[in-house]
Amino acid sequence: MSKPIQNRTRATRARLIESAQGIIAAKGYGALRVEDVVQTAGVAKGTFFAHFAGKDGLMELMIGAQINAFLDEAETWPAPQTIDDLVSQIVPLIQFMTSERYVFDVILRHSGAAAREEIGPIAQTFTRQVDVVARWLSDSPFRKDISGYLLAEGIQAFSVQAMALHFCAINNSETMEDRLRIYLDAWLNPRLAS
Amino acid sequence: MSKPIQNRTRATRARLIESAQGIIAAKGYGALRVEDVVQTAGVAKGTFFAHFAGKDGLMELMIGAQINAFLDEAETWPAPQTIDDLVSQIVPLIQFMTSERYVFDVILRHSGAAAREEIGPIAQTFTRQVDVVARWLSDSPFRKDISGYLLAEGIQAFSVQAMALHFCAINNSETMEDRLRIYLDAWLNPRLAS
DNA sequence: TTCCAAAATTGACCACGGTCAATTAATTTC
DNA sequence: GAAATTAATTGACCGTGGTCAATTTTGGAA
Repeated sequence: MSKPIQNRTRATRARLIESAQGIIAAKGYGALRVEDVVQTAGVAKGTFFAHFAGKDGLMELMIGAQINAFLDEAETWPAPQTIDDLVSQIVPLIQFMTSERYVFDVILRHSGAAAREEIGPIAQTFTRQVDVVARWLSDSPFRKDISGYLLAEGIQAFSVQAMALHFCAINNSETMEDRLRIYLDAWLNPRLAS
Repeated sequence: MSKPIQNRTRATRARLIESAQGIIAAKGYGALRVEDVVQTAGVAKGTFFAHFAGKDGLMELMIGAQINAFLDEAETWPAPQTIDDLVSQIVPLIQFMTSERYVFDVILRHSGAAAREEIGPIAQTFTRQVDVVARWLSDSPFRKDISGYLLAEGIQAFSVQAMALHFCAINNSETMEDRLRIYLDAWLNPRLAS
């Protein structure tokens, strides 16, 4: 599965992924059905499950790839010097993550949670995001009393919070972006010690 | 549904809930099957869905009730004066929330997310927890540069982060409690302004 | 008491993710 | 190149959540 031995295997897997990408592009992540994927790919249902760890496994790959694309770009950006800049640099990613309720659910379900031993694709991107943001922070004018790594973890926690509230009916008076700005200002620029 | 008109309705609903409670007590939340619930309750499957918004709706009620029980007790506790106290007062709740992977998933899925217009039971408990913790903080020696409400929201965000990492294979070197302590110390006791 | 409209209940049926023994294809051995 | 071995694929089948037209029960109007 991780190391296809036959060419046939790689070809089948590629067809399945291509098929899935087509369906997602056309109808969105939440509308993807395994039966549709295998039908478009021209294989039997069982083949799908021989290639991926279920529908969720495929989703991890697809969504994880998308998040990594965002992080690839984020990595090239300069260290943000203001909260506003930081928020602007995070927003594209969290906008993708909240583009569909289903996508956010999948991400949450796998964010800190490798199924078994090895860490899954989405959990990897969360680790990577902390690294990317920590690197930014090493060259940013925010609080220095704790490590950039810890700061980055906090940013992630607040991002998740902002995204979760975004889907809450009662909390739509502020935009996700505004809410995140408030959180991160409080987190990165504390005015006074206790 | 919200206002049972007939006694029969209330009785049926009570039997369904009782049945569900029995199954959960015996086998855990994740092992609950709707078919088992209706069989034990002695009603048809369709009846279940006439009484609850699906399996998830029932779970929201059951888990929400449990969380509320924890908050009932938490409300009677004094304002924590140290991070350790605060963590100790939060830990019982997050221990329940992480008692089963399935429970945590359900909670995440509904934490900030009312299905439609009205806010769901679990989302309500999240709002309530912020209130309870904010009240604690009004009488605690932590940072005062931001509102207790915002502080409480942050505590919630960090709690979720700690819980999520708890289920991650790669992150089990520290306990959930230790991780939370580190987060909350950084959040509530910033040493220096930027 | 009889009849009616609304409410509650039923259970056959569907959707969809997932399984696995059996079959077919590829690779290795001699 | 035939036989044996390993890998990939198949599709009938299952579990489980959810739907809905048909049926039964209920409370009240006449």
